[in-house]
Amino acid sequence: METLKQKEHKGADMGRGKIVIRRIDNSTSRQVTFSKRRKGLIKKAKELAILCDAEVGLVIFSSTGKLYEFASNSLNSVIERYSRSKEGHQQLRNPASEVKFWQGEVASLRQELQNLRENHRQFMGEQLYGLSVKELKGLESQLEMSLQGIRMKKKFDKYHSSKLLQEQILTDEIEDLNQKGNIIHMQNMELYKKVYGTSAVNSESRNVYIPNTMWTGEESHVPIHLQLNWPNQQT
Amino acid sequence: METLKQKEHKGADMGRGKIVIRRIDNSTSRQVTFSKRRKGLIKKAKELAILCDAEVGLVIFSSTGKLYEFASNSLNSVIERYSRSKEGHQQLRNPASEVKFWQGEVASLRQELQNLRENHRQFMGEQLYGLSVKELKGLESQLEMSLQGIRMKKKFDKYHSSKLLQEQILTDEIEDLNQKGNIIHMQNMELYKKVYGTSAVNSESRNVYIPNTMWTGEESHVPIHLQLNWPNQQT
DNA sequence: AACTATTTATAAGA
DNA sequence: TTCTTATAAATAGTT
Repeated sequence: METLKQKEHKGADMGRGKIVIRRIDNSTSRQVTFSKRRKGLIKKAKELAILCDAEVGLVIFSSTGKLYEFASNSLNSVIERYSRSKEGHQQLRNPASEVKFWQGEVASLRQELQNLRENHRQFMGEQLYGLSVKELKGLESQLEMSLQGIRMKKKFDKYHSSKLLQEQILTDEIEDLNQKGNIIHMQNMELYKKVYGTSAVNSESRNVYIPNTMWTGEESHVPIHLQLNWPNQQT
Repeated sequence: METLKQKEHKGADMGRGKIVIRRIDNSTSRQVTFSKRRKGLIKKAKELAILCDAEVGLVIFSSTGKLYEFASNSLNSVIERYSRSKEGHQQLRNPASEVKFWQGEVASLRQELQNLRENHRQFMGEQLYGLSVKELKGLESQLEMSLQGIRMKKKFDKYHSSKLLQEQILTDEIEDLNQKGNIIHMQNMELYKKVYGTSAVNSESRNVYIPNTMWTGEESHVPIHLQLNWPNQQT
């Protein structure tokens, strides 16, 4: 049992503790790790080239766009060889300006995407490290507003439903409970990950349960029931 | 585990014994080592890309000319980006195909942006018209999850990161969720009995979900039906 | 291809 | 960023 009290991170890689291979949220750690691993990766690339007499080309762009590279010979030569090996080469006219234009488009689009992604992550409740309490509050109220809108919409939809009221009420309640159970389940899973590390799904039962599937919301004509077997387990 | 300053350059490597980093003479060993290290190198490259949100491109030619490659996205994309960032390589490539390439990039980036934006709007509680109740529920769940994360973060901040305390908070949270799950579970049992009698799920119960999976992933062969009424929540 | 004894790489923490 | 240290991984030499 690896039930040792594990620190903040969790998962599996090498070092003081295990880690999961997934984007590191904390930007400082991410940068430190990037620095260390980049160095390690380049070292390994060099060794492979030398030991095995291979031609190796390696290009790394940090998330901030900084370029790092390694090549046993010249990177251009590696790229050239790659291109040739990959497909017949081409040759045509060059409207350099046109290329530049498109490149500029791409650059700005990439920037925009990155911003949106960051934003989205925060909405998803990740990537919260850099935020101040004030910003967190802002996010929170925004999310609450959103929830309100969604619930209104749901009510509206139901009002127009053709089901008999009686039946509708029962169905609604069942659905709501399923959903709540689902949410609790997911939250529990998240917490579990935070506390115990990765997805040790089948670990000996602790007092935390890991679900392995999710419930579908509704219409499934296949009955479903929530099930939790919480009670009868050692706590 | 020797923290000597022999940083730079060849020295030894890892394994049963130390080796010097120089071309391996024996061709069989060289090939075996190539195979092992190539695999390791590519794995590391992947990990770096994921962990640090970096864009990585890796090209390897074995001494016999065989090509191996890895790229976090498209290798062509990495190469183009490399060339561009290398300034001064404006027209060494095929113009027509390059323009095409960039236009393609732009198109896919735009598509991605559009999707993200749409998604984001929905998260902001707008643009809900096209959504089904099921989708609304999904959104709602996600938002609640996010809120949970944010509130958690606020709590953490409040208690000033003592790891022990934080772990305690997480543990408390888990217990809380377990308790809520218990309540739901019991309510479900009650209701289920009231509505459908003993147990057996008959074919009429089309609105009640029968679990086909289990929450805990193990034991529990006794389904439990989650059901209804959650006292303190609107909806 | 597997198996391990060792050497490295590296996650945390300072 | 760099150093230290405990551990997880990679892998050299063997079987």
